[in-house]
Parts: sequence; structure tokens; C-alpha cells
Amino acid sequence: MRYSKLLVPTSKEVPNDATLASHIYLIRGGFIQSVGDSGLYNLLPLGKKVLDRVRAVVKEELDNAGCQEVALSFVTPTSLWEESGRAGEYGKELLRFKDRKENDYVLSPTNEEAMVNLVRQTVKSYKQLPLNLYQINLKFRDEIRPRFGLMRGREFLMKDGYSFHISFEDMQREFAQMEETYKKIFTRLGLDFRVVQADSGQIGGDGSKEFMILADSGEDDIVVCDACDYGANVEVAQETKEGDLCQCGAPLRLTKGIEAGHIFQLGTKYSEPLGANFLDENGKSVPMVMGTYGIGVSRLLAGIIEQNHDDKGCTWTKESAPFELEIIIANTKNEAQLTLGENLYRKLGTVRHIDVLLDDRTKERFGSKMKDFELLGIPYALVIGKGVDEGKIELIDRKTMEKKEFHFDPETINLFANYDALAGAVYQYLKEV
RNA sequence: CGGGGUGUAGCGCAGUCUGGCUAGCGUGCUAUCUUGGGGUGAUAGAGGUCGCCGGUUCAAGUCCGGUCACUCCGACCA
Repeated sequence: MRYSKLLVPTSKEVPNDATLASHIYLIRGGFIQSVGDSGLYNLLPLGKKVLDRVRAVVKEELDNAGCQEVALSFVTPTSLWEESGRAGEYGKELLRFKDRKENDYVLSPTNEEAMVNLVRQTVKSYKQLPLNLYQINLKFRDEIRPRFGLMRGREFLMKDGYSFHISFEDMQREFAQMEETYKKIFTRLGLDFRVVQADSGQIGGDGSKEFMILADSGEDDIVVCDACDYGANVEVAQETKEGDLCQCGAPLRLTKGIEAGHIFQLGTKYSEPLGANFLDENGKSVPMVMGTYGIGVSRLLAGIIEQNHDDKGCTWTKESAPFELEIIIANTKNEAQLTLGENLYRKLGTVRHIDVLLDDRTKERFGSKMKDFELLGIPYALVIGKGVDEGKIELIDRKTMEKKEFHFDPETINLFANYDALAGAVYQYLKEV
């Protein structure tokens, strides 16, 4: 991709209402755009790209764990919510409206009802179970007070999964597998997180665990043990204080987290009222036992930045970065720099399939190109600049800002094979770090 | 729901108290020149229903009444 063609409106100005690093840098880096300051956001090309990368990691790990992706309708008949009894208790957060025929609908804030509806029409026998279905699509919750950018918007991208089982034991087996799968996802995305005991809230059910991204800006108070992997939301560990002893004997610590995932052992809370029954081996009709599993995908973007930024901008992790490498041509009016930059762009991008952003802008100077690179947080920049005359280019590591030089012979670099050799050296280095 | 605040150019703001020429500033945007390794400098431009409705007045961004929206703190929720 060429920077000159990319719609990425970076800005020096901090948005009015932004206090969190993730909010500030997502706006300033041109990843997202606020829609009327009301908890709604447009994703610009770079934001969409990062979101798709995060989404791909989530999908890949779930598919590996045997889950199947579906897509439920975004608009759900209110009658389904009345069947489960949640139409009343969900309150104003549920956005309700009527169609032209005066039928009642809601915009889905979560989809237990809709998924149970799908399954009860198609699954009739114990032979079809267990089943784990998920979707990754928009949710709408009419929050009283949306804030913090993507952290708490009204419209957001969520992965919601639901599993169906013949017994409580089998559901618990799946629950444990989902916990492991979630750990893989969060680890791949480069997050520092804890799994904590949680309150099941409105969704209901018996046991639930939250996946907390550790960050001072988090809205949840949690208690964790640094010696073992015990952790709990203070909602369930109310009496616990800083320094109390864990079961393992080590002192507990109070900290803050961003709730990015939540898994529940649901039981039959929805299958019973909605009549999601199957015939067991004895021909007896019984309700399915369910689990439900959520990940706030758009919130993950915010969480990744909360943990990966500095005073200059974002420092995206490997599997979340919008590009693998940015090639910066310091001065496009310099023929030698332009030629080398274009050739390395072709060799690394087209030939070696690295996802490269080429900063080929003619009107911007070196300083602003560097500032934009730092703001966008692409892991590496290859700077093609003044050193070209002496046969020198440098690779900058965004996180450490350390530089590594690559050398070539300026007299013969324009030979086809020499471009390839230089690109190869950069490629090798990137693959090794 | 309680308490505060704000609506003026894409974004950030001044002007309103004390009514008065053609509504300004920064940034961004367009053009030309300049500069070219850390957000160059200059000149010339484009861009406005001063949130909306009504009132007072010779005259309203400014005063009065109403209304809508947004926002901050708290409560609520996850």
C-alpha cells in the first residue's frame, strides 16, 4: 500500500473528550472517526484493517477448537426476548423499534435467544450434540454513558459463542476448552491478561470467568495472586483486601483490568423457557445444557493500545499491526532514494509478500513522516534517506526506536540482483526477530 | 435520575458580561514559491443557517423565553 493513496487522517490535536491513550491514538492515528460524539464510531481503512487482523486471530483459534461460525440477523423480533423473559429485565439498554407493520424488534445486544432459536429448529437428537456455534458481528447496547472511544461504545464488534450439550459434565468440558482457547487468543495478540472469577450478571448461569487485560485505565477492580494464577473480580471477592492471603499462601494484590472476554456456564436458563429440547438415548425429551462465551473484539483494539503505546503513539503487537513494515522515502525528490525505495517496496511487498506501507508522499518532509510512523505504530520502518549515497539504509524498531543499518554498494545497487540481495537481507532480519 | 458545563469553519477555540461596520484566531485544506534527516517559511485562496424556535430592538453570535443536542462528576449497567 502507498501512503499517498491511503485515507489516514492523522492529527496532532488531542480530541476534546479523550482521556485514554487508546482513544487518543485511535483518533489521532486516523484509525477511527467519531460519529456525532455519541458512542458511535466509523472505522477508517487502517482501523478496519487492524480489526480484521484481530478478528482473524479470534476466528482461527475458535475454528481450531471445533467451533463453527454463523451469522445471526442483527435485528431480532422482540417476541424472542419475551419468551426468555429478558425483554423486561434488560431495560433501556435494549434498543427497541417497530417496523412498518408495527411489529416489535430489537437490535441485538447479545444473542442467547436468537442462537437458541436457531438450534431448537435444527437439533432434535443427542446424536447432533455437542455443538459450539459462534458469530463475530455488531452488537448494540444503548449505554447510559458511552465513553473512552472503542472501550465503551454503544455499537461494537463482539464475538459471541454458544455451546449445546447433553449433560452438565460435557458442558464443563467445553467450558474448560474455551478457557484454554481464549488464553491462546489473548496470548497471540500479545496481551498481558488474567483469568478471574466473575459475577454472571444479567446473562445468568452458575460459574463464569472473565478475561481481564491488565491496565490502570481499566474499569474493573480485580484481585490477583502473583504466585499462582488465582484471580477474581471484586464483585465476587468483596471482602478481599490488598495483602490478604491467597489459597496458595502468597499475598493478594488489587489491580484494575479491562474486561475483554467473559465465559459462562449457563445450564438450562435459556434452553428451558425457549424449549430447546432434544431426545436422549432413552427417547426422553430434555433441555440442552448450554455454555456461552464472549469476546469484545473492538474493545480488544483499545486494550491492545492501552498496553502497547508510548508518548509518541501506538506500538501494535505483531498480530495486530496494520502493516508489518513501513518503508519511508525521506525525500522523494532525490532520485536515488526514490528508486531504491520503490524497488525495495516491490521486492519486499510483491515478491516476498511482506505487508508493506510505502511512505511515498512528496509534500511531506522527513520529520512529519517519522511522526506519522511513530503515531501509527507499525512495528518497523525502513528509512531510505541521506545514507543512500554512502550505501546505507536503516531499519527502526518502533518499540525500542533502535536502529539497524543495512549496507550495499551504491555504484551497483541498481543491478536487478542487488536489489534482491538487499531486500533479502532485510527480509531475513525481520523473520528472525 | 441528581449536580455542573458546552453548542460559532473539517478539528480545537476566542468573541456573548457591556447589542453596532464585511464574525475572528490556531490547525487542517487548495495554489504558487521556498525548504528538504525530526511536524520548514512566505504569499494568495476556499470553507459559516453563530444548535433550533420565538420574542425585545433601528440593529441580536451577544439580551429575554422556550426547546434540542452533546459533555463532565455521581448513581445505574457490563
